[in-house]
Amino acid sequence: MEKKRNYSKKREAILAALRSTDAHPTAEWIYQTLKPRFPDLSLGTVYRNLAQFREEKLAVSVGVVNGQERFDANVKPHTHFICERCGAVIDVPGVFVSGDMLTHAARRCGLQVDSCEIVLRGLCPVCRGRNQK
Amino acid sequence: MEKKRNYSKKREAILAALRSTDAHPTAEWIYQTLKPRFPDLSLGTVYRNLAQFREEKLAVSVGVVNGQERFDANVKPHTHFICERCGAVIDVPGVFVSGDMLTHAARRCGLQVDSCEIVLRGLCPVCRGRNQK
DNA sequence: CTCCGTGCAAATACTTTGCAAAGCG
DNA sequence: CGCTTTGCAAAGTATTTGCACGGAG
Repeated sequence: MEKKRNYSKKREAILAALRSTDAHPTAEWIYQTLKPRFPDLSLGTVYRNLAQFREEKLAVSVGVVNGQERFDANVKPHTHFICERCGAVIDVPGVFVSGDMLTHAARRCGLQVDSCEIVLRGLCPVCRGRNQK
Repeated sequence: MEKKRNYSKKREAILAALRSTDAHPTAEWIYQTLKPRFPDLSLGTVYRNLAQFREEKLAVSVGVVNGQERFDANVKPHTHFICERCGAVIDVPGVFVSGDMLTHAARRCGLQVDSCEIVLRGLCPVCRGRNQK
């Protein structure tokens, strides 16, 4: 279980880019963002590193929104809001499921629950305004 | 708001197939299931009808699991458990988010919340057993 | 006859992968 | 130098779409 020698400048930059935003970006976004600084960066590398981050639990997937996977460097469980109009993914503090309920439900169904995620859907502030026109 | 003339035997069969199971099937599963009875059914038709069901709110998407979208004819909001090993999607009764919390969080963030979904992840009973070997 | 729904196949969109070359220690 | 990471392009998978045909009213 010793640590692997997994380091590279690009890997670091990809993780930094992911951590630099709370927009829960796509692989493509990270690629475009880093491209100016690393002109020879390739999309495959972004995907490979994201997959690795996920294994190492340095990042998680928020799910697929409009056909593209969204990533999050915030590994602590928290609630997300997804705008059904523009696809924005926004962190929502203060919405929880009681641990008791989880434990209870798990027991009842024989499930081993490792994580719990809440997703709200609706209109984000921007789209809300735009819709009223 | 008058009803469209959207009827066909296949359309009905697709909806029935979706309603006949609680396994939250993929488009492919529905296709394979119906193929014996409708030898000339095409996958495109399944996709088209599923998309239409979603618009008409006869079905919802549970999300993408292992690259495939999972559908559910149970439109009422309820909690899902996703097995991280085999990808099974299972209904879980009795886990809720308090409506107060939702309203509160929505106000605070200026969000218009239309729906709320809880997803648990872990190992299903089958995979749990298989893992202990 | 006029539409709507469909089969079929081609097109899309996103992600993964094989392989040779470059990079790190 | 040995092993890891990457670029590139090809492959893979899931889903969508264009078009002409077939069935219902």
